[in-house]
Amino acid sequence: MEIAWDRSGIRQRLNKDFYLSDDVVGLARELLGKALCVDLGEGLCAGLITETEAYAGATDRASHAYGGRRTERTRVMYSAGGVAYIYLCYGMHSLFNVVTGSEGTPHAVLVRGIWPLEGLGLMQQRLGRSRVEAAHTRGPGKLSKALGIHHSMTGTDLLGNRIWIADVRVRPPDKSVRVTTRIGIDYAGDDAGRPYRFVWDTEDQRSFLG
DNA sequence: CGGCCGATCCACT
DNA sequence: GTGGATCGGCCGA
Repeated sequence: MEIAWDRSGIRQRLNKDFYLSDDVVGLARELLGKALCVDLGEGLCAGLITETEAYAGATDRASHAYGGRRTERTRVMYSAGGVAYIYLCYGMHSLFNVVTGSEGTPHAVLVRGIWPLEGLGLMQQRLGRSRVEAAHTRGPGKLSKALGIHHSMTGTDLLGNRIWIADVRVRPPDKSVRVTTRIGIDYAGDDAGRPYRFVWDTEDQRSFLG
């Protein structure tokens, strides 16, 4: 089955204006189907974003910036939208977030899964597998490993030439998107119950993409 | 400076 | 479904 995505769009970065929206939950939804692209000099790797979570900055107890907290780690979250916030989780996983909103507003979207599109050979190599499938790039730690994203890259400009997000004319229909609570944030009190996670249904991905 | 623990993953049962 | 791996950020002393 032919994969229905527009390969010619892969170098066309999303505009700065896209990232500057203060509607971080809306952006988390809009990022589904966009292509997360990485080129570290070894070749282009890209995957369609299939799962996201919104972190609503200073008012969200699940956010690292809750209460307006500024530390060396969270400093980048206060940038104007369009840079990467990447941090180390559990001592071994680099988790990739898109900083969004206007400057001073520490909103971010965690990318939790991708559908592998480009650079499959490189992903295989990084993952130590003989072939790569969607299951191997679903999970925030796994997708970073596949794409070569490391927490030392936090602050990377998403309009630059190392990490960017492209519109490749894919948009999962609402009926294929499940909206749920976020994962692993039980400590966040009432905010743990907010519907801030967006998941492109796995079966629907298959029927849409092959 | 010490201790706790996390926006996870995998192997094993 | 449980536990171990593994380490930087954060907070309190």
